[in-house]
Parts: sequence; C-alpha cells; structure tokens
Amino acid sequence: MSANPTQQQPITAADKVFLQLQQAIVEGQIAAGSKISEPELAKRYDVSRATLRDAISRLEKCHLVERQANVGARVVNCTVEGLLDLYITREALEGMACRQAAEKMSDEEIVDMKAMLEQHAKAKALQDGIAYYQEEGDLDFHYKVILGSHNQQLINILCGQLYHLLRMYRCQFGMNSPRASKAFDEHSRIIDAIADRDGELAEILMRRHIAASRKNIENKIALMDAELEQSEQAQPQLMQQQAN
Amino acid sequence: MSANPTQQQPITAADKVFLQLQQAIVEGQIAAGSKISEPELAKRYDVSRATLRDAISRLEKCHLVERQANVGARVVNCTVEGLLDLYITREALEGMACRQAAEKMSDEEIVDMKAMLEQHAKAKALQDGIAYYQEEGDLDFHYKVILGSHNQQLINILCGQLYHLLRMYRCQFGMNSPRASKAFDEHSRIIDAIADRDGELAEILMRRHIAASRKNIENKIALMDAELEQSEQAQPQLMQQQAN
DNA sequence: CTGCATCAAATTGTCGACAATAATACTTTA
DNA sequence: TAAAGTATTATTGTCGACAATTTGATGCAG
Repeated sequence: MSANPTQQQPITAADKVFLQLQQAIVEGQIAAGSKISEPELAKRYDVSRATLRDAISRLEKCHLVERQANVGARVVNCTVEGLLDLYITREALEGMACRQAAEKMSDEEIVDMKAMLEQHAKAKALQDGIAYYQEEGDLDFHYKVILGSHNQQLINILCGQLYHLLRMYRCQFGMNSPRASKAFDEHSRIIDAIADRDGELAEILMRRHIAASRKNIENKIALMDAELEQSEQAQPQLMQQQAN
Repeated sequence: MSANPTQQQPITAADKVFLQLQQAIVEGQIAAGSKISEPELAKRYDVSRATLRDAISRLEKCHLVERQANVGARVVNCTVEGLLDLYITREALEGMACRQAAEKMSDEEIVDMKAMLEQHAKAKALQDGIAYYQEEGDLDFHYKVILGSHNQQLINILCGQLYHLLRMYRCQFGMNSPRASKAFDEHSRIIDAIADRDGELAEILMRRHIAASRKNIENKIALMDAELEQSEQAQPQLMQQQAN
C-alpha cells in the first residue's frame, strides 16, 4: 500500500531518503518537535546535503516538518489541538469524498470494496477486536473510498498529505482505537450507501464515523488529563519537555 | 494580502523566484501544461539551478506544477474536470471552515468582517456588478472566514494551496463571475449565521454559496461546448479521452 | 517508407565548496 | 555578578561542475 497510487516506484536517492525519514518521523524515531540537522542526517544517510534538502522539501509537502528561512526545519509538534484539527479536516474532506464515491465509483470498484470488507470480517472474527484490523484495515477502507471519489484534489490532499500526519499521530499517541467492532459496522453501512448510490447519506455516515472517532479521542484525552492532574497532585513537576 | 499569513516576509533568493514564478503561472505568462526548463529559467531569473529547484519545489506544494523523476516539472493543466474537482473540494473545506468560524471567531473578528462587507457594499454601489468586487473582495471574504476557523489544517490547505490554484483557473478561464450581487447577499447571510454562532447553518450556506458558483460554471461550460459543437458540426471529430 | 536499434545532445539528479546568516561562547564593562 | 557587546562557531543558502537518465536524431534493416 503505497502513499501515492498515481505514481510509479521511486528510484532516485532523494526518494529513498524521503521514505526513510518519513517512516522515522511517523514512528517517532525522530522525535516530534525536534530539529532537523542537515549535515548530521546527510552523513547518516550517506547522501549529499542537496538530496537531503530535496527529501526535507517533500516532508514539508506532507506537513511532517516545517521550515523557517535561515533557521532550519523542525518536525511538527503533536498537539491535541493539532490532532482535533486534523480530524475536523478529515471529516469535511472524507465526507465529501464519500459522497463523490457514491456517484462516481464503478460497479466493479464497489464489488472489490465489499470483498475487502468481507475479508476484514473474517480477520475480525479470528482475533476479535485486536489491533491489526484497526491499524491497517481501517486505513485501507478509507483509502479505497477516497480513491473512489475520482477527484484528484481530494485524493492528493487526503492520501498525499493528511494520511501520513494521521499515521504519525496514531503512533505518537499510541492509538490502537478500540472502536474496532463499532467501526466495522459503520464501514459496512457506508458501503451500503455507496452501493445504493445515495451520496447524501454516504456523506452523512462518513462524517458521523469520523466525528465519532474524534469524540472518542476527546474523551480519552479528557480522561488522561484528569489522571495526570490527579497523579501530579502529589508531585507537581514535569510537564513534557520540548526535544532539543 | 499575502499567500501565507502565518509567515514573515520573504528574504531568500528562492523566495523571490518562487513568488515571481507563481505570479507568472497564475496569470498565464507561463502557459498551463508547459514544461519548466530548469536551465532556461535559472538564466532568466539569474540564479543557480539549486535555488530555482527550491522554488519549483514550493510551486509543487501549491499544486501549480507537477514533477516527475528524471523528466522534469510541468505546469498543471487547466481542465474543466480539474476546476470542478477544485470547487467540490472547496465546498467541503470552506463549508467546514465556516462552521468552525461560527464557533471560534472572536467577537472582534466578526465586527471586522462586517465592516469589510460594508465596504464591499459601497464599492458595489459605486460601480455596480463590475469585476473589482468579485475578484478581490470575494477572495478577501473567503479568506477571512477561513482564518476565522482557527484550524491550522484548514488554513494551510485552503490559503496555502487551493487559493493559488483557484486564482490560476480564474485567470486562465477569464472568469469575472457575474454573480456579484447574488454573491454579496449570500456573503451577508453567511456572516449573519456566524454572528449568531449557528455553525450548522453557516456551513450549509457556505456550501450552497460555493455550489452555486460551481453550477454557474457548469452551465457556462455546457454553453461553450454547445457553441463549439455547433461550429464543428461540419467537421465531426473524436471526443476527448481521459488521460491515463 | 516504416520500424527498430544505436548514438548524440540536452536535461535532470547529485555532489562538494563557498558565502551569508543565525547560534553560541567569550570578553569587557558597569 | 550580571548584562551587553563582540568574536567564534556552526548551520543554512547558493553556486558551479560532474554523473545518470531521458529525449531526439541518425542510420540501418525489413
């Protein structure tokens, strides 16, 4: 499952470095908020600074790093606000993508997607509620809907940019989203709406689906904050500190 | 009115070249679909190929050019499908931005926006229905709503990327959108909804507003196609085919 | 004449070095 | 001692040159 489906396999050195850096950032091996040192990483990946710069430039495109003139690039910070902003944006974009998918998906694509859901159902039956389905399967489902919109703008923004940020947040915040069974039912109904060519309903369901995830996260965060406050009542000290 | 409001003034050479190229592309001085020759433009703007490359990379970020490994960069093609895709994406994003704006805008921001609309009303009274209002004023209005969402994702995507593409399409297709008076009323009602803190209504109105523009364009296109077909009735040819 | 293989020219990817700017360490002074 | 200014260091921005790949042109076979 590649990031950008409309592009052939990467070949250039900058591509490799980009993919490695992307993975390292998403998985947290390069800390969120930390500075990107061009000379250091150029040595580590054994490439020139020019190609590393090109790789960084592409990281900027997925909003994984931010650059400032004459200062350098930093990995984006994972804040709660940023995560909620991301989900709100997803709600808007994927909702519309879902509406478009209901209008533009070919019958064959719909059959494929139903088959995929069947497979998810089996996997779910085997190891009930465990991570695998949610981590890969959920993304696969959303991915297929987005592609089904046949809207290049939506596809670029969602698959090319937000997708990676979302993965980063999921890794950093350790979200294995225990909504598996609920999510599965929701996916199922969304597909039904698409198959019925009911764009309006499809959009509503997708928006609810993502909004439910967001609210789930909000609740979790609120809970964590409460615990944190409680445990810090005795020893009021360390907030998380900025890397570097 | 700068492209990215959250960034200080550009200083580096690559910034200047980027801005010049951006303008040249948006205004059509560099033809849509044409190839970007690195050596040629490097000479024309009197910079190294490295800095020109950096500028191109930023053009990629606003989706004004597309690059292919070992082949080069091309200015994006302005197709009818692309324009409609863009409007559909705007409908989703700005609709949500409007909903968020209704929830998060400060009272002061709302007062400012109302004042701006007043000014537009005067300009409109002076030279009724002429281009100026639509070209600058419309964008200003949408801009303020987007910023009002206080959602960095929405702001980045809309102001940093889609905004420039939209300007490009407007230039290339010569759209001075004669919907001025209608648009003004719609703007007015949207602001009212925001002032009432009615996010749901605000989103609906913004979506209708953009959808109306899109339908207006669709009609225009259909009309043009009809004329074209009539003039080509003597020499019947093939329909255009989907690329890739 | 058409189609394919080979070759030449141009363009892009990559590199190392220099210049300009920012960050850090040090010295000086109140 | 603290603060400010200066000097040093490190990092980023920019440049020109070389290597790898693509494009097109040329020549040859069918």
